[in-house]
Amino acid sequence: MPTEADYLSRYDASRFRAPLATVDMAIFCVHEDRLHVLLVRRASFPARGEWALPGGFVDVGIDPDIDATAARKLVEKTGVDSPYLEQVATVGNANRDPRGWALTVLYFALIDHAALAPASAGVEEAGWVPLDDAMKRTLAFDHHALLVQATRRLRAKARYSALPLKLLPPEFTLAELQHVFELLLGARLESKSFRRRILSADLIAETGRMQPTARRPARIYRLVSEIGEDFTFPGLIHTKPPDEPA
Amino acid sequence: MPTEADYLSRYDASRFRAPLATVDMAIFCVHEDRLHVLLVRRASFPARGEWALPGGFVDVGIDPDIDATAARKLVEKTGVDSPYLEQVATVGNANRDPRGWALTVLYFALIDHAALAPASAGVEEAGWVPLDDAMKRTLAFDHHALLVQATRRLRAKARYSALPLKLLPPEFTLAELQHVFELLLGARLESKSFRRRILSADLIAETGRMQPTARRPARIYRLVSEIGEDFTFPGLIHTKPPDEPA
DNA sequence: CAAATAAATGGCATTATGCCAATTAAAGGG
DNA sequence: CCCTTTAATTGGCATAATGCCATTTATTTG
Repeated sequence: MPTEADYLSRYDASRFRAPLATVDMAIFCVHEDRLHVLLVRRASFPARGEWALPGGFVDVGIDPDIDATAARKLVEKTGVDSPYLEQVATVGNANRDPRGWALTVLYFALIDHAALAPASAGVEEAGWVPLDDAMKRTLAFDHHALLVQATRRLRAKARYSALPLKLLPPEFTLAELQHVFELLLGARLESKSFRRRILSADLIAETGRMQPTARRPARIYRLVSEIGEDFTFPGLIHTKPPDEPA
Repeated sequence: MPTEADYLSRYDASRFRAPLATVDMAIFCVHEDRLHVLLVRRASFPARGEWALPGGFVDVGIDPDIDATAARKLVEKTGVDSPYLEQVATVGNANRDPRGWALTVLYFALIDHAALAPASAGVEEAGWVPLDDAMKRTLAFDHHALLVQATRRLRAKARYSALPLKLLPPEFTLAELQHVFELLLGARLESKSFRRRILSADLIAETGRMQPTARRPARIYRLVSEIGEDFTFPGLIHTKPPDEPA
């Protein structure tokens, strides 16, 4: 009777056709009052020359785990090493890649635009594209659908979590924070309610310093409690009708 | 200059070491006032003879996409063909499987125990195990961690979605529904509040019929609006301290 | 027919929220 | 230095939600 060791010594993984395994990521940041996503232009086949989400193959020789693959890609493209990184979903089917049955683990990352390395390293062309524009472009493979999925997740989380904090620098004012929420939710928020809720969540605290703005200076806050992947808090969804110009 | 067609005609996926790709699932049901999960005993190496979550390799020849792999496994094990099926996460690393770098897409499924096929088909030993017991058992690979993850997701969703409905038959009473929520949340709910909320969500409606119970008969409800994967509604998290015996 | 039990509802007191106006702190121009 | 403008921040309810608990209702059973 064979043992497990016997079995393993004879096991040859290459006998079975396994799907191609990749990671793709939607890396978001806020810049000039707009949500941007990082796109790269593919340097090689397939889909050479087309715009795509950054990503690549899982390297079983280098990556200890799948999050490491994602983190590796992220550093390669942005130079940011500790962003907010969250798995969105895994998509796999026979048609999405001409090379064969392909499985991709989709992530999204949130980074503070200010923390970006001076130039995105690498020889490929890469750039921050306003999300609206990115959605209109033709993207390689099924990356348009992936981007839609990642965006939907991000927006959904803005409704019940404090995730948007990760798009800001470590210190920020409440007005800035509210602004990011408004960008993501596509609606204006009532500032009294917004403040009440975000403060009562005990996630952020005053630094004691003020930010000299053009007008009355704003208090500077910082995150005091780490945001877990599934931290939630009651709705920030209460919106205010958009201001009509006078 | 080569074209994409040239490139693809020469492309040989087997030149690269790809991870093993599998699907694993935590299939839950409620039976006799307890949450159960389906476990199977592995018939072959590796981990032969150990209990595990049902699952298996993605078959690039058969499965059009990854959800199909999951659905296929589910039917094989339970005979239930249209349960609630949701992707939880993807776990991949070098150590979880002795055969090599392995990537698994974890799903959870919710089924109504009454809808089960008379006997779970297949030659393997399989059985419904109360979740508490399953958590204490030694499971193959990293299936314990996967089960924890799936359970956490299920419980979290019980706080802000109507998912637990999927553990009940198509028609049910509010008391039954409340009971399932209580099982998942591990707390007693205040019935007036529970009813108010679940009814105001317009998810369920009376059938008009009554269920003859041992006492006052209960109204029978049914689902009238499909539950999307990311449907949420305000908290059912308001709990009542457990009753102390008199 | 009364007792027991679980379903279902009534009725506030208490909290949360939405709304909007009032205050406050600078900057800039007379 | 005072007045105007603008944005940050706060005050103060009216209204809507929720938690709590007692009451009422429909059946079965002794």
